[in-house]
Amino acid sequence: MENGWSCEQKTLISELIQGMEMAKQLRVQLNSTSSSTEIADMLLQRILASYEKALLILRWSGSMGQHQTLAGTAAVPGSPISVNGSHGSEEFEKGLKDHQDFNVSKKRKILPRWTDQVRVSSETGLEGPHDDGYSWRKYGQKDILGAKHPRSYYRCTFRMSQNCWATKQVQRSDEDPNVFEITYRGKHICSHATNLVPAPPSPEKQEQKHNNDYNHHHQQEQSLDFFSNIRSSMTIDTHEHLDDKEMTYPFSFPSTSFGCFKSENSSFSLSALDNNTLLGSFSQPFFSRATPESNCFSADACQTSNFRGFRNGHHSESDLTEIFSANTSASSSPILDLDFSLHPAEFDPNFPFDSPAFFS
DNA sequence: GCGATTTGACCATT
DNA sequence: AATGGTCAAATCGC
Repeated sequence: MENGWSCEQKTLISELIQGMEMAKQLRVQLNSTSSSTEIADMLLQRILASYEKALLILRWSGSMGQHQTLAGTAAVPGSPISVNGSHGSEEFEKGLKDHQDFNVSKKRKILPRWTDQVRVSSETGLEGPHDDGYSWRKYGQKDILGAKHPRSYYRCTFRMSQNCWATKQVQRSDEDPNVFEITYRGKHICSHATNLVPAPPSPEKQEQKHNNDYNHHHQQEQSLDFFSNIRSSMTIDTHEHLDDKEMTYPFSFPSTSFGCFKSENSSFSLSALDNNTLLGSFSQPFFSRATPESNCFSADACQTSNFRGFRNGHHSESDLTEIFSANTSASSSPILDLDFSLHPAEFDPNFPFDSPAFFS
């Protein structure tokens, strides 16, 4: 890597610049016609802002060298500052603090985490937990204190080739040996899911389970259902951050409608998040989840807010690199899987969300 | 030979 | 210091 840039990064930058230029041209076109609407204009502003920020992030990360760049260990796809929402602020502050000295842990990243319990019946002949559709590679096993059975550690086979940082832990239940408790961490960005069997249940799928609603054949439907269903009763296993609180956070959505998400195409419109008042009204846990499966939620506004709303002096270049690299690594996805939590304490109260400049 | 698994060691966290 | 999570060398299996 020369000057901290890989070939892929250069290409990515080139693509981003190209996209931004096209958006600018589109803006000129819109401005020259009477058909220009406020919404279109706003969307354009958002597109441009996204490009600019992506470029900024890239440049930042590139300048930090390999260990902090997109492909580095810090670049954990799907890694939120806190997906769990319980201690987003503390986690984030801590992360920032950690980065202020250079002896930063590269090992334990805060990843979205949820559990699934898989019952294995003798009739099925299955010896272990069912194949969840992804390709896993075992990398460790550990006896756990107080547990009768060892815990196995798996990571995505394509961690290296596709920078897919999903992992799972499998532990046989003490109470019922036929039950395997599988804890998934991180989200797959690899494209090797077999789809022969249901993919590992993300929290939203767990929700779907709760609703006995597995029959969504279209991704859009899933996406819509995600937002409509999730509001009701979803809880996410958040032990990582709940160990000290002993509680789970149900999703709670404001009544502000997810109708906004009924975009006309298959992907969700960012417009639902364009509304910064809406952003502000989301409860913290809402931002704690995003889903690669449904591709339905972009934390764009969240990202932007966090990016621009950092309090002065609390971030360093490496901080931002790590924060954003988590998602830029999955650049093919429309999702910025930056689902770290928003916490009121993280916002600069004076940050001009209402300002048009925010989106420019 | 290559990829997957095993397993002891190492490291971070608490 | 105890524990959990990950690494990496050794081993296994195809």
